[in-house]
Amino acid sequence: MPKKIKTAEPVDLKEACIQVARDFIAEHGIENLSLREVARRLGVSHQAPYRHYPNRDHLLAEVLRRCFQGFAAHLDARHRFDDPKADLQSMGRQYLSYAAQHPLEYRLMFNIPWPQAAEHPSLLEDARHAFDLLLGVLRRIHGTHASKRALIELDALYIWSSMHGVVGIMQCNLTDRLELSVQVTDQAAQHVMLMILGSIGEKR
Amino acid sequence: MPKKIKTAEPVDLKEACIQVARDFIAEHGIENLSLREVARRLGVSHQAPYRHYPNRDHLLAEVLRRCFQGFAAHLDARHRFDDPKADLQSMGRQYLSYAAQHPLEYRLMFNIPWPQAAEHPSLLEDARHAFDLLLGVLRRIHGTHASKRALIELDALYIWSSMHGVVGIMQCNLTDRLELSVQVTDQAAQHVMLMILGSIGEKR
DNA sequence: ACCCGGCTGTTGACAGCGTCAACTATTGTC
DNA sequence: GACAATAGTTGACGCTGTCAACAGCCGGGT
Repeated sequence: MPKKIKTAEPVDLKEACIQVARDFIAEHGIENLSLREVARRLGVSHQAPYRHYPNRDHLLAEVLRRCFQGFAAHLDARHRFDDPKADLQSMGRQYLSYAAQHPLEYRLMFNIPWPQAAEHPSLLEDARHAFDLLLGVLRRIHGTHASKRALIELDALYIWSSMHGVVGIMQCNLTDRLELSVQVTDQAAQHVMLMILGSIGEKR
Repeated sequence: MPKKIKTAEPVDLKEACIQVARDFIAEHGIENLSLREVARRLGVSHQAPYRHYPNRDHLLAEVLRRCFQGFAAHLDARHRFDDPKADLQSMGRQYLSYAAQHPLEYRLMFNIPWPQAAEHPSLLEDARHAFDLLLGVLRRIHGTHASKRALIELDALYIWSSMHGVVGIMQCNLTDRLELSVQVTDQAAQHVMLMILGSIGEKR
């Protein structure tokens, strides 16, 4: 057997694992991902990944981080508007388009029990950064006065909840399943965004 | 070995499997559930459940049905109010209390990819029944005229989305994780319900 | 020049899982 | 009493994550 050409993959195995895992998840979902499959795809022994990750969850946490970074970048790449409410709506659309384009990564981030979060502080940081984007827009709506802080956070949670909820409903084709008359896919999302915009920053 | 006392468990194994699985899930979550564990707890061979369920998913679907039935019953057991909006709020509180009391069953119903839904029509029926409870309250708000049907369904999806979202956020202790200033647990839920009530049935 | 310890990767094992196949025991029917 | 159906058992397979032991490489200290 010929000697392994070491420099063929300058990016080390650690990074390659993440990439392969991400690709696999994007294609087949996380439920079918196994470390052994990752190793197989890299043409490497089933234990090689364990040199870099103590266990499956640690690899998963790293993958999650990349997803959150990509997610935040996607939100950041929205069309900007001077009117903060228009900007919020734009961000909402971007949120939906991310979920539509990366359904399995979205599920990984928001629908799957995270690997012991306490053990992965950097994961939290990246998640927090995505959340901060939403907080930022709300600060433009409510103002940055300290007294508004709680309100801003509550609004953020509300918006996020609603958007997340509607994505979940869209992703599992509830229209068919629950025999609704409406065509959910766009209409429900639109409706939810309208409800949100109608109730944010009003007389309160 | 003494002969198995057959009549000790008049309820057959099929039903017993469901019960044991439910108990296990309520305690340890679905991720750790295995058919073999169910069999073990029933003091029966690892293949016995397969006499009654072609595979794991079919047992799961049956468990899921029971959860939805319990969930619908919980919503139904709310305090009733003549004012439909107050009734909606009461239902919202009941939704939250169910999620708080049965977090793992809640997760099973709403946060886990369902077993091939098309193959389990009766599961859909039970889920639909729970959803109907929400539609019922909204009909009292919007009226039953056919022209309101789409609006009612969209509102239902919106409400459900938001409530589901806030539960998800509460369940993963995001307050700590995202270092928010607000104490989410009650406040966020309250806030979301206020936002919902404020935007339902208004000038539209 | 030599050895040695630390990375990185390999091989082999183990237990647990879902599932298939073959077997056995029990039971109700002709 | 024979027989077929039904319920449950046993054993195997391939998959998984993980542990333990081993092999090659490479840099540093002597």
